[in-house]
Amino acid sequence: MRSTITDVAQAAGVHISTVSRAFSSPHLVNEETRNRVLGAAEELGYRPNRAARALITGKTQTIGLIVADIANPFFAPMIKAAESQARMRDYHILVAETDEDPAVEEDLVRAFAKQVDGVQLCSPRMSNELIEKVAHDVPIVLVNRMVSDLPCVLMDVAGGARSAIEHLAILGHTAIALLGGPRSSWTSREIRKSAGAAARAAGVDLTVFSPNTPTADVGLALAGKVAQSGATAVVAHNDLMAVGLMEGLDSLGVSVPSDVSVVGFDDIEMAQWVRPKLTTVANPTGGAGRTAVDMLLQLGADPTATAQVTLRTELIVRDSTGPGPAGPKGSG
Amino acid sequence: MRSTITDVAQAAGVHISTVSRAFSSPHLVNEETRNRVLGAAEELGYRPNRAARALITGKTQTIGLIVADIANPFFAPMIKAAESQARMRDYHILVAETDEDPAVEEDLVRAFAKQVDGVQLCSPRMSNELIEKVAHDVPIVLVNRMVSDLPCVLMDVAGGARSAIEHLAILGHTAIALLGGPRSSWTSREIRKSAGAAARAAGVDLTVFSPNTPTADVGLALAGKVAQSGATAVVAHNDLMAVGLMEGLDSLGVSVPSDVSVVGFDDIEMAQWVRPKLTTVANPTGGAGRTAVDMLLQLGADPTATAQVTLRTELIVRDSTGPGPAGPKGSG
DNA sequence: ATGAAAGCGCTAACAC
DNA sequence: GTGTTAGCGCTTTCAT
Repeated sequence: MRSTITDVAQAAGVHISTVSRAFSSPHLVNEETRNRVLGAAEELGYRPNRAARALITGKTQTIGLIVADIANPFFAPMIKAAESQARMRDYHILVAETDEDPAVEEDLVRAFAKQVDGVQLCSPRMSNELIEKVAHDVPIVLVNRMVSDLPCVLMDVAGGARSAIEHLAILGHTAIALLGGPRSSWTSREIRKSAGAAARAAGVDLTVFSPNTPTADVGLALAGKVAQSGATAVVAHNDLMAVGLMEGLDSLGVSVPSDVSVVGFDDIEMAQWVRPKLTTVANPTGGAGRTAVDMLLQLGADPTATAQVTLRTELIVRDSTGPGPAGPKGSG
Repeated sequence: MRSTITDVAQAAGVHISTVSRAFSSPHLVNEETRNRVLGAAEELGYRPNRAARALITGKTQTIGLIVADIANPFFAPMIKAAESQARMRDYHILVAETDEDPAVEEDLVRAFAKQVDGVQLCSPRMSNELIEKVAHDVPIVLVNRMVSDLPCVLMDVAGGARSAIEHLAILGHTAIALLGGPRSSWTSREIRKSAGAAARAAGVDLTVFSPNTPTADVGLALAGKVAQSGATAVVAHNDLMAVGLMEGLDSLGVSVPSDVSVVGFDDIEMAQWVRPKLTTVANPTGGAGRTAVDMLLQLGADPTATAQVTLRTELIVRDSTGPGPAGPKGSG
């Protein structure tokens, strides 16, 4: 603990309210006085105590960020972008992780409610009802989850799934496997729905393996089933699973992409360093983090300003996808 | 904002001080009264306002975590572990990143000073003098940096570097290259010193390429120099560089490990999914995060309880290292 | 065991 | 333009 507003007031020979104004409403104070105050503050290394300020303004200048797993390469860039955006606006970020546990999630939102100006809730696992309920306690922006008319930031995974299926269909694949994600994941359901529709439209077979914990190890373990299924192409819920799957297929003597093509989701950094380089649907996780923070701050200014934003995804074709058994469409 | 201590007091028919005691010093209040208070609190969804509490106790129940890059696969597990450890102790984590900028670093520590009970400063880039100075404003635990007698959590990278060099020497390599890290990195200096000593002791040549920004792209770009240097083995400052380097070597037609062996540092998740799987010195990043939080909390209880802890590293031999040009020592 | 009262550091009317 | 005052929600003496 260092100097308080009183110390600065004394040093500058003014009342504490003048010091307060010099910081929070500079235009209300004489320029000369202001400079004197700011000088004294500088000298003393004074910084307004945010807790004290929050107590009276009701604004903490802090945003809560709740994710399932901080170290997950999907979430990490989102946290990074959110922090950066928040800091630009003189906001701080309180992070916490839930380990995918809905109860922890709920508890965290409640615990954060009084300490933050808003909560960015990423890929929540709670029920819609519960989300709507906790949204009364504190402004919430959902990421990767759509709930009635709560503000949310979505990524167009449906479009991504369609692109992936179409890409594979054009390459001549007619039997595709889908490695789904967790049961309670909104994203996972979106991907399944959209991939199913796209497969039907393209006239290709789609076998779904679901639900799964979307880790590389699980992807690896699924290689056998995939190989047996007769599918010549696979779309995985995320890059981690895809990477694991490729490793598993390799150890089964199935080569990617000549025997089986693999498409992931997310475009995590690893995707470009594994071999073959992974074809994947890039998710704008950084953009989502930034957007969510902006929406939260806007919500602070105008609590009715709810919105649902969908960010574009993009299929990035690398080396893990290739022609199907009969060659690309139109080639024969 | 929801119910306050006053609401609970009214509902329970007691004075607010009794409510306060029921939460923070339960033994001071009659069991029956306490149950009534707790019941009312539960009913109203009351949670003590931490800002108000902090204002009077001076304890925020929050720890500040400052890293260069939140999404870096080296730091992410550290943040994860710290958050988890903190939450167990009913503490929260405020994260911020510096982009390796010492000025941002200093500013963040100062900004956090009044809002947190302590700061975990990871791989700081500030000067020793500055670190010692800001340490007066707020309790600090350093990670990956040793400064006089400030509390710090280190990893035995020196031992790791020695193991790496010895491993390569035993495999028969006599010309080794070292890809150093950033100039201001304590870890980088430690590795260089120790690798140098180990190389001398083993009677092998060590060529140092330094300083470098430790990214995969830089590793990739360095492949040419490494190939020209005549080294048959490389130790990289971290796994990211090592992975990039392997890719670069591959595109130069240099194969790993038959032509050149590669060792990384950190053991990030990617290390086991690239091919060849990366031999690397595992750094206990999670353990460091946990330890740092514990030290910080202990510092809160006893401000004189400074300590310097060094965590063990471990060489993990995978597939990126193999025999040198003359075969392993003792084989010929 | 509980209530009363002071006050943490700050902001926001309200005076002048 | 600046000082005065009240009070945010809570903890902590001090009484009782």
